[in-house]
Amino acid sequence: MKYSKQREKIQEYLKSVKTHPTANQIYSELIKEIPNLSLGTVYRNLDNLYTQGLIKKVRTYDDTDRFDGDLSMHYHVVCACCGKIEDGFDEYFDNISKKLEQNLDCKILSDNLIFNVLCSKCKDNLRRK
Amino acid sequence: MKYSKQREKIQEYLKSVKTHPTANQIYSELIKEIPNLSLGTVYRNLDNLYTQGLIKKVRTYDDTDRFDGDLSMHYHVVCACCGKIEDGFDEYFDNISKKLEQNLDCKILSDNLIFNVLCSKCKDNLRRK
DNA sequence: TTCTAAAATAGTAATGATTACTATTTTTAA
DNA sequence: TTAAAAATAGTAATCATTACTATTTTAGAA
Repeated sequence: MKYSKQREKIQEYLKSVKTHPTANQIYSELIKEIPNLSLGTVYRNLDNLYTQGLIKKVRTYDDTDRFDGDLSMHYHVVCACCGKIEDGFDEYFDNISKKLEQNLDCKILSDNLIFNVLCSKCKDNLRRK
Repeated sequence: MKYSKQREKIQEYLKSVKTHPTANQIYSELIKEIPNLSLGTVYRNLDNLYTQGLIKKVRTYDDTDRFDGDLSMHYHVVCACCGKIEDGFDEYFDNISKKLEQNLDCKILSDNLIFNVLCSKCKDNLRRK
């Protein structure tokens, strides 16, 4: 794989934010620095980076993929009401994946754990209505 | 929500199979019984059933949603090479979700845990090449 | 440094899953 | 039996993502 400024900037950007942006959001941000950036280039490089294991793909319950530069073992909590996305860490999650690789004799390429929730705030708001 | 034969058949079908079919696959199967069934009706009812918590939505890494009539707490293992989907059960998974609801004081509406793997067979096949 | 083939890009067109729309049919409760 | 509410079939529209192509960039050899 040859070097490209576009790919470097995409990876850099994903490492710098905790917002789990979509391809479109990444494009909108980076076009400020790279004025002739193409959306297709963003998609292609996100796919390259994902395939290489250099970024994570987060599939929430909405119709758009999100991307994450944080490679540590973690899951995501998405509020179905306000849309907020939070990271979640739990040693049990590591345990599940380790057991799985042993029991099935398989190699995990990537994982995606999403909890679609009603967050504390939104739950309280509903109660007041 | 009023009764509809279409919705009943969709739910029935999902309870009877372990294949995690797509909307299109469900449509192709049920049109044998309901000759004028519409794909839009399948999508609408899948969404109804999912929102009511009567079926699960499985989001693998391909671009198509899959559906599951098995409501027990389980995850899915998808081989990136041969496409095989297997169910996985682990008490740790229950633990993660229980802890999450307590710690964040939130209500889990649905969950989706996918492991994208190279299964045992495909791993061996690669080795031989 | 110059040259060249391979790989990447920008810009645009195509794809395909899903959703929206509307006239018609079905359900359900009075 | 009837009428309003909800569901359906069939079709059109949407929109995230992928494919395509002419041009540009990269990287290694001369």
